[in-house]
Amino acid sequence: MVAKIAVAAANFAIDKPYSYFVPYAMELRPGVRVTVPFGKGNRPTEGVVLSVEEGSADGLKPVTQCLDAEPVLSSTMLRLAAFLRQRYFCTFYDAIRTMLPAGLWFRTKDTYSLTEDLSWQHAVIRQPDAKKLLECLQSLGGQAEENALRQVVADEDALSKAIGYLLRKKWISCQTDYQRRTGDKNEKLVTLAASAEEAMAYAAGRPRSAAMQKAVLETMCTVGCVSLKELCYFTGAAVATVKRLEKLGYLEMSERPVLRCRDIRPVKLEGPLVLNDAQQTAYRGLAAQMAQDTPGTALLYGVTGSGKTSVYLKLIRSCLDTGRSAIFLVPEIALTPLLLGLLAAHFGETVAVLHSSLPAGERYDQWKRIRAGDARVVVGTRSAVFAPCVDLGLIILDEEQEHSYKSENTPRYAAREVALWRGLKEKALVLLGSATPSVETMHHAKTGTYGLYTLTERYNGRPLPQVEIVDMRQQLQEGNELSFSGYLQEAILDTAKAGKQTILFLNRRGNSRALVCVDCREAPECPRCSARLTYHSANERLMCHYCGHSQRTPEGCPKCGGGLKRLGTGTQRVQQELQSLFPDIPALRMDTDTVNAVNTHEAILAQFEEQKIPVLIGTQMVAKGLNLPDVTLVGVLDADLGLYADNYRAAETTFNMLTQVVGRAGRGKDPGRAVIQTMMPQHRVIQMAACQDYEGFYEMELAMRRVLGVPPFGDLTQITFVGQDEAAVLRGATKFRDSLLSCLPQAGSQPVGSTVLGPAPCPVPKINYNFRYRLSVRCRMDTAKRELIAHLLRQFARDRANRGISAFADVNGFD
DNA sequence: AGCACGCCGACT
DNA sequence: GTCGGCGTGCTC
Repeated sequence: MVAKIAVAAANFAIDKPYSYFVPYAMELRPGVRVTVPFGKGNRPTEGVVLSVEEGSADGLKPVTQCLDAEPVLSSTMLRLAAFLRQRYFCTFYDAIRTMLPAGLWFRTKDTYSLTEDLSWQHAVIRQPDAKKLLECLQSLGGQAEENALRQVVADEDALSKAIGYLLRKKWISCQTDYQRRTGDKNEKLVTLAASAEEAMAYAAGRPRSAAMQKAVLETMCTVGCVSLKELCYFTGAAVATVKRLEKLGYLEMSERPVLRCRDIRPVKLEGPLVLNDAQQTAYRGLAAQMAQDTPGTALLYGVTGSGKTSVYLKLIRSCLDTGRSAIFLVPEIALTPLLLGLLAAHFGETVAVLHSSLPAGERYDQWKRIRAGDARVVVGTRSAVFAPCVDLGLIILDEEQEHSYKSENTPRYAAREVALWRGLKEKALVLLGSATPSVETMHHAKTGTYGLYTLTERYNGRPLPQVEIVDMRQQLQEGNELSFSGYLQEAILDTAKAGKQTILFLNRRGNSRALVCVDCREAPECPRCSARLTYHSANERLMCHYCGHSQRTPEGCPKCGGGLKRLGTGTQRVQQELQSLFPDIPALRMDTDTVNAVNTHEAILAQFEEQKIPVLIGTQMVAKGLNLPDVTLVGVLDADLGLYADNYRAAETTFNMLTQVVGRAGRGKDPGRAVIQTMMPQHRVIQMAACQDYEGFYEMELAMRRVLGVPPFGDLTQITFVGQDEAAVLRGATKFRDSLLSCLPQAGSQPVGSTVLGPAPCPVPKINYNFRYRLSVRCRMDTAKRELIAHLLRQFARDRANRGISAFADVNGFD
């Protein structure tokens, strides 16, 4: 027998199914993991069996070992791996690694123990190896790790045979531990081991070059005990520095368990789920579509607050009733505690949660429950789209337009595309839900490719908030340089007087504040990247977002010595302005500075809600998912910032964000209002967001996309080249472009010729000393063209002239 | 990528 | 004569 195997050691350039012969005693099924010899040196490599077929073993190497008793991937999942490989330009193994839970990949540590049954002491054991193992176990007190047993029986085959025999006889038992990464469960704690005087004396005697040691010791003297992570963050020290001080005896390190992600609290249900007429209609349609032989895809388009969740819940119930499983994908698990509670309340034990911050071991346990069919409702972030559900009947993508559904690592898969593939192959309904669907999805729904179900009315008939656009250019002309227009100031005051709450929204991720020289306008840059360093007030240091570089904040401008001033309207500055305007109105701040392990996102929201603090100031993290009845005013301080981005989705992203934020107002009994401050009050995206005109926006954006030839009318593929030698990167990219151009006419068949642009520097041209250039290809990426790109990428990787340069492609990526 | 094979310069 | 430089080719 011959097995076709996806080999872990094969890189992109040489990846393909490799054939090995299956030794007679070995039984292999597709989907099991094996070890095989690979390459000239026959180094042992892990692999996954893709297929087993009859054939001659001529010139083939044998499979060394089978690692799984049961396949870890079903035949459908193996086909999915092949799909990922060809669609996202990665190897089989890259695909397989993303599909399986990390727990499977961690080195396992098997511990064997003698059982109660000591009858072996009197039995005649014909296998000498097995006898030796028993004696060894007994001498070690009845328990030993696999490595200890290896000392007794060196030969791998003989060892596993003997262990298998003893396990069958039930004389020994096996316990498998998955060695988790440290930090998943435990956190390293640093304490001062010497007296403060001693430590300071040592620090004082150190040369200038050991400034970091000094900084660490000073910090430790004042705080006494911190986590290693925090210590490094605050002082900028490397872990090695702290370790050195530990060796010298000034510090002590210990571990303490990290707070586990808290369990789901089921919410109290107020009676059975009752749908209103609109929800009922949508549900009936969806249930009927789900019952079809090939259910296809559906879009549930429901304005904010129209109660999509109830429809989801009812549909999941109906899916479970037919004996099938459901996957429910959400953009970010941290933002959906309420949803998790609801699911737990409705479906109880059969719910499994999968997300990236789950400890590897736990994720693996959930994965096993799902595969065994014990968990039939899977909730999770994008990677949950690979959940090994038994008889999948439904995949829901809530807020389907969210960027977090697209992976930023190899393979750069889009959960939506994977869901569509699975839906098609596993005959499951794919339900995309959104208040502001992506233009592509809405196009498919309108042209009949997807079923379209609409919820137009807000639950309980609450009206949409009333929106006011304020022209900030006019404010500037009138001499108002504050972040708040006069109109917004009044609105905040009115709202506070009425005992209601306000959310102020800054249109940016985190709070990237740069320091700028007041004289030469230069900002300190990262030495490794072409990016400004951002100032972190928590540790008073400058840090780089791209490579993690951290340095002490200089006294003056490194170029001219001038004074450094903070730039940009950070949440902090907004808070200060607000306090000086209205000293009596307290405000909470939520951004990367204030959100940490203790003050979680949820904790701040809870504080805001329970203590009825009048104002919450925040970045994008406040925009999502919250549902606070007392918030009647939402202020967007800088609505147009997202529109300056140079990708074709900028308008869509901004529109979605504004619609979402505005929708936060007036969730309770009282009507809401929103104020949008902008430098471009006439901009159509802002106008349409203000009147919540999704239809208008959709029509306009669709026309634009048609002209540009981007989704849904074409694909935009970016091929990025990265390497230390800028000239070589540019040369490689140019060569790639030329071979692409010479191949495209033959491969292309569409009337509008394909366009290849570049090479051009990426938005961030240098990261961590690596230069980045890219080509943009605008044409429909059909299978033939994907094959061509894959072929060229392989050829590129094989070419020795391109040593030190890596190339990767991303179709319809987000940057 | 990693590893072997192979063909030239500087060493005991 | 051989040890080791890295240029070239292959990976079942």
